[in-house]
Amino acid sequence: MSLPFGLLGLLSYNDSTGYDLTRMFEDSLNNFWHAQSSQIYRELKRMEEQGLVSSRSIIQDGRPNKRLYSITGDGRRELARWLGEGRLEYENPHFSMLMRVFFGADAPEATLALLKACKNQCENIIEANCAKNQKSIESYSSLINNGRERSKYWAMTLDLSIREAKATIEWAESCITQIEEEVAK
Amino acid sequence: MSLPFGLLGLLSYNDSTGYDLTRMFEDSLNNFWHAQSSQIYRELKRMEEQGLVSSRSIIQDGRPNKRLYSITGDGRRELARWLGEGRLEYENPHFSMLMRVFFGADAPEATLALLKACKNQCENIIEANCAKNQKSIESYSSLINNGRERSKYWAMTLDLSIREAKATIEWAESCITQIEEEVAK
DNA sequence: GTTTTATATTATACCTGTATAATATAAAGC
DNA sequence: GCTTTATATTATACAGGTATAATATAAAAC
Repeated sequence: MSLPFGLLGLLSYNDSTGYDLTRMFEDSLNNFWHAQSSQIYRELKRMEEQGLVSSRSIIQDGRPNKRLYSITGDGRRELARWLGEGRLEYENPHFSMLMRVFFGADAPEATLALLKACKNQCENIIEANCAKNQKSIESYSSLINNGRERSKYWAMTLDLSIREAKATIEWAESCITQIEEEVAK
Repeated sequence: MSLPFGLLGLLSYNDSTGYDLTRMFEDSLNNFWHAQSSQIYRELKRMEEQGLVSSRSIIQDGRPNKRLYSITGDGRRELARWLGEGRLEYENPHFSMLMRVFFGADAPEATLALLKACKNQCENIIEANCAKNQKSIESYSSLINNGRERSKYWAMTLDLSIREAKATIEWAESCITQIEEEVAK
């Protein structure tokens, strides 16, 4: 499971609250790993029990108090160990759109609508999401330690999302053509 | 969740046992949806409670008895309803390889190894897995009702897996080049 | 003025996915 | 002859992901 390493990684840049981490996730890692705030808070507690992070409570005026998390020495070592592994994990596929396509022969019109929606969504991903991320990368690279170097790796993850979206668009177009020909008969 | 629809879809072709369904999943849907047998047996029970499938016990000699599942009228209607929706579900991304790449700046050599393994795995997917599936498609299209038409949709799902694998290979190559240039400095 | 948004966390329950062990026997491979 | 593979299901526990509600206030938007 990668969530704790995502949190350790972000905490290695800056001390953060659960709330900060939730937003940082949304701005950066979200393209390839989604985590809800409830999951992040739960994981931070677990990691504190394991000594990977420590926290202190900060009393605020007017706003709810916050709990600021820091990565510990053990946490940094664990992050470095995980990174150093260079291991490719097997990921079980879960892509429910293809379940619909697989059984789509009995509902060609609905499948066409699905494929068009899919194409559309991929176009949105490329346009909106990636523009947003490009911007995040810029602000990020100036804010953190060794940001220029690190941001190149961030950009690589973005690049795969874009390439996948492009491949999916081409695929959807080819399916749409096939089904339309079939329906026309 | 798509698992019950995968099971309903397969049961709409043929009555099957949990064991049959597990193998059919591995041969076909597995490219985009992985399900373990323990999950399939559990889901079948749930679906029977909901009246989507029915089952009868078949007493066998020498082998353990088996429970043969059939899709009910309600099950067929539910499958048709789901197919007719033509709805694109949002899928939360979980791709842990990219988590390692994201934080990879501190371990460029390990990241190179990771990317090479990734490229390799994609090549294997294209070669081995897809040859296997092409074969499955052929045998499948002759066995089931309206198989020639249905198998086209199966092939579409395979096509996306191949396109994604190709895009990922190209991506990995471009990342490898970038990092090697960096390391050489 | 009132509503919405942002800040910040805790609690809880459920659903899905994973892992594994137990059971039993025939057929195929070595 | 012995081991592995295939057949077939049940039981159980845990880990991870989702969903949502409760709480509280300042600042911004309308």
